[in-house]
Amino acid sequence: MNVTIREVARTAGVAVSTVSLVLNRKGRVSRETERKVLDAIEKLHYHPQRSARGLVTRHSGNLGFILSTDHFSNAEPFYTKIFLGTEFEARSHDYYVLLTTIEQQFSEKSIPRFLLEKNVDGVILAGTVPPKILECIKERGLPCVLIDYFPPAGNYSAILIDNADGIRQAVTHLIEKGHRDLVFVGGDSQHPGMRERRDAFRRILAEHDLDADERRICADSLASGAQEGYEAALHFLNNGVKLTAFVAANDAIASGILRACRDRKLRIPEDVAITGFDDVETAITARPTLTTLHVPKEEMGALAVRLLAQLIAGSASAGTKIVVPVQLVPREST
Amino acid sequence: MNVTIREVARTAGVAVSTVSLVLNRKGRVSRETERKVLDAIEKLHYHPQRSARGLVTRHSGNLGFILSTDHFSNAEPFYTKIFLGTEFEARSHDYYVLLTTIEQQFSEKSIPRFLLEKNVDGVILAGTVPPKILECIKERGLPCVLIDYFPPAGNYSAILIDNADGIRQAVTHLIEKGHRDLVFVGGDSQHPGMRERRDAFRRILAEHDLDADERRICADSLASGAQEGYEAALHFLNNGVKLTAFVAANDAIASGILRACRDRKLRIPEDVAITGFDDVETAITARPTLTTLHVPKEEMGALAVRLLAQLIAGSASAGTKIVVPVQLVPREST
DNA sequence: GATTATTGTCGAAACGTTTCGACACTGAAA
DNA sequence: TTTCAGTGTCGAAACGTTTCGACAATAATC
Repeated sequence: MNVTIREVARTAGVAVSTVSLVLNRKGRVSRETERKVLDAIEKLHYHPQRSARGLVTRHSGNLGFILSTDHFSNAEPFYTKIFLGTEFEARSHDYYVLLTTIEQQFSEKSIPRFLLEKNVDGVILAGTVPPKILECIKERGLPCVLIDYFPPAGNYSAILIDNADGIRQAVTHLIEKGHRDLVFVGGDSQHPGMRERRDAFRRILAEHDLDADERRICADSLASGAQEGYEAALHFLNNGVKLTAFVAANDAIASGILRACRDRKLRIPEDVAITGFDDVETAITARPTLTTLHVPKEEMGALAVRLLAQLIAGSASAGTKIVVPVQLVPREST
Repeated sequence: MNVTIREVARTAGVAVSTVSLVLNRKGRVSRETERKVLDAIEKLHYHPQRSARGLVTRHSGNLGFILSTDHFSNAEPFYTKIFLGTEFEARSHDYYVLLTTIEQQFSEKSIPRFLLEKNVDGVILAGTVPPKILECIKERGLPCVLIDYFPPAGNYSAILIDNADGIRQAVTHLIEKGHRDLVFVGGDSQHPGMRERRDAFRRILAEHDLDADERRICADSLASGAQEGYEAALHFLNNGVKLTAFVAANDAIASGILRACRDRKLRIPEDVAITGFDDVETAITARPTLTTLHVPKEEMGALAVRLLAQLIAGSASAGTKIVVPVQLVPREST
């Protein structure tokens, strides 16, 4: 029923170990026996079995993908796009991707099963993840790549977004459109990426000699959703801050700002302009459509897989960071 | 370094096989030894290794997901949504999902690696797939579930869309809006689902004593994209077919029709109404937004996993079919 | 008290690979 | 001729589990 390496050996008239040698192109095998073995393999339709091979080589042929639960169940397909990017790329590296999610409050009890079962050769982590999981992975000696997150301490390989340049593009774009009074609405300041966006805003405004007062920056909310954007916008408008443009830290926030402006009967983009960040579905479905910064999500996933594969093979060194560029997409909101 | 079942046995002062028994809750183990074993496991942080277990049980703990290459690379995230649905559901069944794509012209050479390596316990196939791959799976004795496809012959388990009812909802909706002269634009008639939509259109119009002449149905294109919709719409308009509403077999076709109508300076929905099918991104991003039939894509993926898990466990019988309902979403195009 | 079931435990054999050291050749160097 | 390096092949051990039959020890039946 089940054709094994033993049968191949018997058919070819050689030892099991010899078959293994030609299978793995290791050691020296004569032209002639190689022929015999290959013929037997062909004839019997033999293919080595993953679990048997994995048992001895300690390689599973799988990569793990870890995402925090709220990122996965989040309606915005930001991280799922990244995940699909890894799936696509993994195929050309002969890996399969195992997806799991973890709670933000991570405990010993909830270690991803693929780690416990030693069922992955490396791990990709997307978005904010608890530091404990990183220790967990390090303990097991697995290489890993972070995406869109970099923890306060430690030397990790990561795929990062060029947040500063994105904000620069947005601000420059607004300045070109004649805006001088900008405000910034940020998100979860725990997230280093979000902080980068906020800091870049401050810095770039200063570079252009524009007012970058603290009161023009609202970035202390814990979440980064439409609701926070809505409230922050109202805060600015109610306090009479002089402004003609909002720079939002992401598209969800921007859509909240949009709603607030509509409630206040402000015309967009005539009265106020708004820019988002990420270029997710929201940006296109919003009315008016959002000018935003396109982040190449699938590509980031693909890059992560490529880097991870190199780390596993030992052809890249841990700590490599790749920063992907973003691209301004002008739409109706500016 | 690597903690094995043997160490657990030693620490607990029992035989290896006994540890295995408590691990798998098989056979009878006394309360007392169970305690000892569990304590040892806890103390050593032991967890059985997947590949070792898989080698003997012949179970991998993985499900395969097969998609045709063009469906995956297709911009429309119809099938990727389904895939994400399987990922989500798989987690609660303790399975991981391995994704692969196959070419439509399938050969012996390109059998998915996870089949060759015996690395999956069951397979999900989404969309049109070559019949040969189905044989391939059957040969290996693996249970499988089809999604949104049913081959001409054979008795398969499948998750299907209630296409007839969807078209019924669309037509009824249009009739309520006062339309009497409807035409249908179909897609790839190789696909059974597409044929169902076309046949349903014909039948339901007849039920309402409306003109369901063959000349009101355009369904012989090979593809099912915007371009085909565009051309079909022009065909109807140029030939002076009397019509006030288009029923499209999917959203891509509908968006093509939309464009044709715009080119002809027809107002939507005043001059002509249009309905789509599937409710993918196109439907929301189109201008005007598309009235369409919402298909619960993630849910279909989840249902497939649930059914496949039951098939593997032997608690469902092969040949089970599940038809999921669709829901009309009225938007600007009608 | 002898027989038979039942219960709990165990040792050993499998599962299908890879890898390592041994070994017999061959031909070249001493 | 003896020694040595290199080549090709092999047998056996290992990888970490599960499972099966054997076997005491205990409990139930006659």
